Amino acid sequence: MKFYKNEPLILLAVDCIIFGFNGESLQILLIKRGFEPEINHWSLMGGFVQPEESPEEAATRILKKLTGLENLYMEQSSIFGKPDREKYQRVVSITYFALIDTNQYQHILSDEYKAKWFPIDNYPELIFDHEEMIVSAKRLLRSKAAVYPILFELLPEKFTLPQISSLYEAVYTIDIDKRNFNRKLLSSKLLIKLNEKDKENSKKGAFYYTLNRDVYKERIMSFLRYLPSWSIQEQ
Amino acid sequence: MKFYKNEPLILLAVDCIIFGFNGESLQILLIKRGFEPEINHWSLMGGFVQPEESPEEAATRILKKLTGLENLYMEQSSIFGKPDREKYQRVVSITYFALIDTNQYQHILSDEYKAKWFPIDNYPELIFDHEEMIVSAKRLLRSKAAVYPILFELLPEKFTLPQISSLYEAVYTIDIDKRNFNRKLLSSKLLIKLNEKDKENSKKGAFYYTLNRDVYKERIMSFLRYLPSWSIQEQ
DNA sequence: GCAAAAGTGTTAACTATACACCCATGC
DNA sequence: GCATGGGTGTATAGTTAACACTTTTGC
Repeated sequence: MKFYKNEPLILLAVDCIIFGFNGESLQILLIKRGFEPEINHWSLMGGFVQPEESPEEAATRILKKLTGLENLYMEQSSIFGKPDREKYQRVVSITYFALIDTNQYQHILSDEYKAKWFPIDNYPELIFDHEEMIVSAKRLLRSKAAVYPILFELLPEKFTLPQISSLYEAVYTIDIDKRNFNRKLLSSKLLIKLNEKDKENSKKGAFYYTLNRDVYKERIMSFLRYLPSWSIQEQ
Repeated sequence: MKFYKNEPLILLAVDCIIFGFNGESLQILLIKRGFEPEINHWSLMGGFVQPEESPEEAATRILKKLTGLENLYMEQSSIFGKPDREKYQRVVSITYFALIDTNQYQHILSDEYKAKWFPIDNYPELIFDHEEMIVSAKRLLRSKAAVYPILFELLPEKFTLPQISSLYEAVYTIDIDKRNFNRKLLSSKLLIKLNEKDKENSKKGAFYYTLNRDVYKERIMSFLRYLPSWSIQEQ
């Protein structure tokens, strides 16, 4: 039994913004689009929501198909639905953003997948409103990361304090006082110090740390602090 | 010229969660649904996105039609898109939340509109996943309001300090120390003191304030503070 | 032995919190 | 004149921010 007989049907798409960190700079994964229209132009990874799947499942499926990536930190970001956002046909798109450590996923740069990493502030022209999608996702990443420690998703299993600093510096394009920042990190109880040093980047070597997954999950799950902090002055 | 010929078409709906504040408690606006299926059951205000409008425009149109409300503070909240979320047919729904001062909009309770206010913690059973939508919107309201002063949308043009406190107490279900809270409010530069008192609620009377719209807009527009505050411990 | 990056220590300024009292008014 | 809610003041603890120096090691 069907109702809504006179209501319009719409094409519903998902597009994925995949942020990566290579130890130095924040990057974004793009592909050469494999279907018309705009075939062979750079774009976000996207596809259509199918009848038997939720939008979230569609995003997961598409990511897997186009990059082989699975089990990512992924989050719904925004909706893009102006009637004329794609030139040819009306498509409403839901965007998702995902976070990965680029070094762990070199295989997505293989011939099988036509994906390529670009610096977040220097990527080719994209189809439709995909640039706007990136800008919006980046803003969300920043505000989420200011409250939840999600940026750890961008780091390898073992990481050093200097790596975390440069990650935050890359995401917010700021200079961080490492002395204060390290102290903050250590007092967060999120890190477990390992008895091992990364000697690649300095002579002295920096100790490796790993995430305390229990504390991490708690923090990610816990809601925002509920007391208003909006009275804080902007400088 | 059309592409995507083999892609599935989907019904795309919007549902609106309207929060109101009457000076005492946080409320939510529901209607008796006017169309099948589930006609005459309590539900959020909803409808379908039409070919020539964006989802946001659809939400605006539907709100106007069902309640007469216009020019509200409104924000995209989430997506509900499980294949079986409506029993009869596949519908993906985008939720929006809106904030209003209930006293200013008594007319929506007229016979013309079948809308009714309910306390946020005590409303009738709703169709489909609408309760989940409310829970999710309430969470978003709380987290947004912890960073941006959006709750002022729930207050009348002129309001008193005690009114703001009780609004925050209602939204977060906490007790607030009025002495500290007032100081925080006043130092925020968001308020302009008027030479007029509300004598309805006390003998002494409480001074009216009004929003400094310039400062308010700046705050609403400004992004989150960019430095990570996630190292803050939960108690 | 020196350059280069890692990491620790100290202080001052600011914010948040806890708590107690006076004020204005209607009855 | 007293009960009621409105509003101000202060002291303390905790957090952030600014700044300088020591450590380790490869060459």
